[in-house]
Amino acid sequence: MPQSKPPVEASLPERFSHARNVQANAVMEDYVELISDLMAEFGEARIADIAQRLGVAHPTATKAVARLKREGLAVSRPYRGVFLTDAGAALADKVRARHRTLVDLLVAVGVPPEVAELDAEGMEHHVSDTALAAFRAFLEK
Amino acid sequence: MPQSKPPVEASLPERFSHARNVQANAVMEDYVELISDLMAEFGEARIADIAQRLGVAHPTATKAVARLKREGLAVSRPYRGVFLTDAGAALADKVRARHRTLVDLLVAVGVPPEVAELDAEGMEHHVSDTALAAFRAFLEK
DNA sequence: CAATCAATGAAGCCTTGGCTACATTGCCCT
DNA sequence: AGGGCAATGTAGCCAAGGCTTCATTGATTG
Ligand SMILES: [Mn+2]
Ligand SMILES: [Mn+2]
Ligand SMILES: [Mn+2]
Ligand SMILES: [Mn+2]
Repeated sequence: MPQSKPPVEASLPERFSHARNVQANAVMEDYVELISDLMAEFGEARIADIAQRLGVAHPTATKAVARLKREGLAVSRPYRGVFLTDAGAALADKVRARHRTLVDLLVAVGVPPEVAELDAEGMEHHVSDTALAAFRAFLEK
Repeated sequence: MPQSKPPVEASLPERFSHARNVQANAVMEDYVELISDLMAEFGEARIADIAQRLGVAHPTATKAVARLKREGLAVSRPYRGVFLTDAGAALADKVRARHRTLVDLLVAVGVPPEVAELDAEGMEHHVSDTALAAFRAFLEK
């Protein structure tokens, strides 16, 4: 007796809840990528530099770094710079690659580079691995 | 004397701050689109239906609707359904069209339709008018 | 070597958007 | 007409991510 096949597409509530879930990690992703950049440039990431590049006040950066530490993505000691853990560094690499591929795709599809960069900063966090693979395939074509 | 042309691309802090700004409207956009759908289906949008489709508890929907009203996008009276203002309806149309175009683009580029739908729910809010126009041009090609 | 000042930390405020628990209301049905 | 129940409202909690203000620390430099 054939089971009635459940719908492949996610229900509406599931789609919204998925988007909310992804969004909850977006800020952490940007911090991790930025810290990785600063570590590459200066060998460490200072709170002041993080805050400045993100365009937030320094206590905002401090709280975010506290959360990164709590989640095992970064380490730091008082009055010292911030450093990524292996997990943090791995996440940074992933986020950076995804950002670049998305920008490339947007440009390939006709979006002006400056606009692509602007839009990508928000869109990137919602690009799934599946979509990313599709983007790469499209770009190679 | 030639002015040194300021950089066309937004500075990093500006990019992040732009993304935060856009994000602040994302939830409202989804509510407005959903209310528009429910009005088309039932003639009104009930809090219970909004909450169910969004996958949130009903007080969450109530609070969001309060914000929509405060921002002039919706109207409602106690124990009655929610309705969009002209501004709200216009926003809903815009959001719906953008959502569709983005999904179409993702599919056109090789993303499986179910995945496109899932990813688009979060990405859509960051697609600028410029990018949208580029998407449409690409899709017509 | 010490003073100054920039960087960091700490405290506490706000809004948004989640939630649960409980109170109220209105609608349907007997 | 009235009771019961589903829908709505209300209160109050939490975490995240903004902010300002003030305290502390450490590094530069005179
Ligand atoms: Mn980003
Ligand atoms: Mn990025
Ligand atoms: Mn959405
Ligand atoms: Mn949508």
